Amino acid sequence: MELVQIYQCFCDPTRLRILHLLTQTSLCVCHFQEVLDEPQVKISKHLAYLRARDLVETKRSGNWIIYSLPSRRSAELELNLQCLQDCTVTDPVFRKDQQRLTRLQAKCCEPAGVFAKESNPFKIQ
Amino acid sequence: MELVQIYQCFCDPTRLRILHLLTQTSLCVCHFQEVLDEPQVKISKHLAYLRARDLVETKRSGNWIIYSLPSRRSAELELNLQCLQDCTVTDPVFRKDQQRLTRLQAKCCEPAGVFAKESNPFKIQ
DNA sequence: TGACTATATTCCTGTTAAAGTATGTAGATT
DNA sequence: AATCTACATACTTTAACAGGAATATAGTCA
Repeated sequence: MELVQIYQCFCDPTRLRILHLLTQTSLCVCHFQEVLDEPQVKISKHLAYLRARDLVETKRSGNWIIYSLPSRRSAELELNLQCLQDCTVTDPVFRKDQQRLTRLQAKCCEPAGVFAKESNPFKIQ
Repeated sequence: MELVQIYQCFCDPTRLRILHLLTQTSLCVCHFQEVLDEPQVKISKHLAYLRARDLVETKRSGNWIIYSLPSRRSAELELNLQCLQDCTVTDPVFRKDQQRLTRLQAKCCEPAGVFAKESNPFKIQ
């Protein structure tokens, strides 16, 4: 039952928040840190957990490791990600994360932004 | 995040099979035993786990304790139960459970069935 | 090469949980 | 009252996991 693995990944609040962000955009670890306001080791280990169970994929770009949802997803995963998105709409935690992500994207992509150059994770995808 | 509790309940195969059956009908512990072919203590403890997190409700009827999904469900739970049902359609384990449940219901409800009397859990609901 | 940045891994600790064995309990039956 | 049936709980063992602190590594830049 592949389903169980999906739910194991879903059953931690930090991982849920990570997955919620990934339904919006790919992200590198430091941006997860910033949006979720959690220590690097915590983020990194939850990402490793998700990666070991094929819920995320990685791509290196210079010093960054860009995390994204798998390009090819099983029907079960697709359904559950959609369901998760429906559930996050009303929850304050997810909404706040969403706002912080939007602000981070704006900051990084404005002309004088910290990551305004070619190395901007939001532009790599 | 109530969502996490839902996923914690969903992240064990036995509990998933229990919940899948409950989306079809209410059941007593001995019927879970029969359909899932698992020891009583295992079923009982997983039901206690679900009950402690408000994923199932109980009703006593003589010697039986009838388990069912909560009559009032949060939007999150409703969405995830629906998603679970969608995911179970293709999985062989759930399909087999479904068949065993159907056979059990038939056996219990035929005129000379073991539980053909007023005490039939399938008739209490 | 050496320093720096972003990220991963190892080690440790406490917590949760899964499964089995044995035992307890509430209600029904005799 | 004694027994039976259906179910629950306590206890034990083992494993998984979460979090923090410290350390390692891979790529970049001067």
